[in-house]
Amino acid sequence: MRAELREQVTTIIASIPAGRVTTYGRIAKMTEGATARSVGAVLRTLPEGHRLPWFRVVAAGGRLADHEGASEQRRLLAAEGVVFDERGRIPAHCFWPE
DNA sequence: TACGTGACGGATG
DNA sequence: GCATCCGCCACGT
Repeated sequence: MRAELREQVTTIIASIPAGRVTTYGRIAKMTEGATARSVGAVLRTLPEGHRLPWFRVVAAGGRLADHEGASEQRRLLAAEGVVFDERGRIPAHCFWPE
């Protein structure tokens, strides 16, 4: 079940369009069986050679999760055209699915 | 097998 | 709006 769950999570993340983001909570809902924390656990344990756009996964409210690669994540998102407001949050119209 | 940890989220004060 | 607290459950040791 957990292998299947990770597959669902990775599939969902792989289908996020460039320039858009989604949240841990949304992914958890889509998989129906995962929690936001478990989605984070999956992302943390991705194999090295993965091609997943992990940086398109953000915390609730359009904030960046507090983790080691957060600054890089912000840079990668900005490179894709994702905008941040003055408080460092991503506006709702950048979310996926809309 | 059991237990502690944590890339979260929602409720509460 | 910010600071805490607590529930959630997959992971790694």
